[in-house]
Amino acid sequence: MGADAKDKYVDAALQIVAEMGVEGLSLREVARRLGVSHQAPYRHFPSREHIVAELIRRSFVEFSQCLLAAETLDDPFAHLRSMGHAYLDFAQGRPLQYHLMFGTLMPQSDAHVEMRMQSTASFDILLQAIAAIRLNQSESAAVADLHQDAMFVWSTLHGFVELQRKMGDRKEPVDLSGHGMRDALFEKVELGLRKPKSAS
Amino acid sequence: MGADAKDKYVDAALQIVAEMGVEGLSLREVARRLGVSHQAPYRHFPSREHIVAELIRRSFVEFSQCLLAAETLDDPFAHLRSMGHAYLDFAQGRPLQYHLMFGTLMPQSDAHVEMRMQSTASFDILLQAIAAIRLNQSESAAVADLHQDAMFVWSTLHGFVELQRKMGDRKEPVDLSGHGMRDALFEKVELGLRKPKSAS
DNA sequence: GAAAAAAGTTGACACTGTCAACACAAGTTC
DNA sequence: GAACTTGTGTTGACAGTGTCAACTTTTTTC
Repeated sequence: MGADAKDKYVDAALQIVAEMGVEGLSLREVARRLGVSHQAPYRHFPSREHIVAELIRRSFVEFSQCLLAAETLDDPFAHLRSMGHAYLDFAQGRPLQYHLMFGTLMPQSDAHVEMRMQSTASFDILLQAIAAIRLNQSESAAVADLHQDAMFVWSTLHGFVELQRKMGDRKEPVDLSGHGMRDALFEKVELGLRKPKSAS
Repeated sequence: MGADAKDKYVDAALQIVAEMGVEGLSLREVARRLGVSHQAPYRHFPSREHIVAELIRRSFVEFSQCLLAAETLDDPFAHLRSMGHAYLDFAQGRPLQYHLMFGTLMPQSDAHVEMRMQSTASFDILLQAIAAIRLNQSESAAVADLHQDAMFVWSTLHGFVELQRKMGDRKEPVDLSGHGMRDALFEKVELGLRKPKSAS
């Protein structure tokens, strides 16, 4: 099977991204590192975008695994919190992959179906955890509400990570990485989930 | 003054970004459109990164103005909500600028001080709105708490926008742009802000 | 008007993605 | 066994890019 051959290129590509960022990735450099000609990578990826899409896809696979590995506790809130930690741990521990998934201009996702499938799969994991909360509250929730909640949770986590990165070099050292910050975040998120219908 | 000369290039650059995305921006294309030689832009910007940084800086200026233009109401919560709408309106109405600010790999911000200053200024506007809430609750809040809250709010908004863009092309059409979604989001955010210390 | 500064020009270099055509191994089919 | 397909790699080219260097023109300033 050709999968092994592909791996060689993906590994080299990831290495380059680690060293020089996504922008710095070039198929020619990949070829150079593997000691092959500059056209060899094109036998496995139709274009530069396709190898980036493959990197993103694999990142989503890893990401899904991390989310699924979160402790499955009885209390669905505790489970969601555990998943939240997994999310933030992943973002912190594998910044390369995280940035590939969420910080990169998505290549036209129509042209990269498998990448988008993995992306959707990851989202569904979160969706399911939220659904568990709703079921536990014995509220029959519409699908739209579920998406709404999931979006809220993911928004908060994703935005937190992004801004943590973005604001990393401000004057006053704002400690964002501490777990106190996480707990505060989770607390607020749970408040938002516990009381879904009320206002205005 | 040289500002006007610079403007010419910035405008052309923005036009190109609008048509072909940030990736598609090249100084040579800028020059071409202005009918000047390929080196002319280098008289105004030391490198391609510098013109991108300038685009980002100007976006932050606009962004700050939009945030400041939000209705200043008596109720600080209402004010924050108004600012939230301004935020989302900006993200929706000027996606180019928004993406430049938050969706682009920040160039080494040490090398682009003015860009970072504008970025900080925008964040401070939000910070002040949050501070008003705390003061209204007559809770003397530590600076760290303020940052924590501001991060939470911004996280939610930013993450919401990002995922709205990212998930735009899923199978089931999830209506994220509706104002019902916004209200639900704001409601949750306010819940998180009203009850700051309790858990665990 | 001369000096100085700002702005623009031409020419090169190394690098990139990608197209086209060719080379060569392994395996399959007749 | 011969012909053929398939997977992989190669060489060579082309246009496009950022950027350095040196030169020229325009504009501003005194």
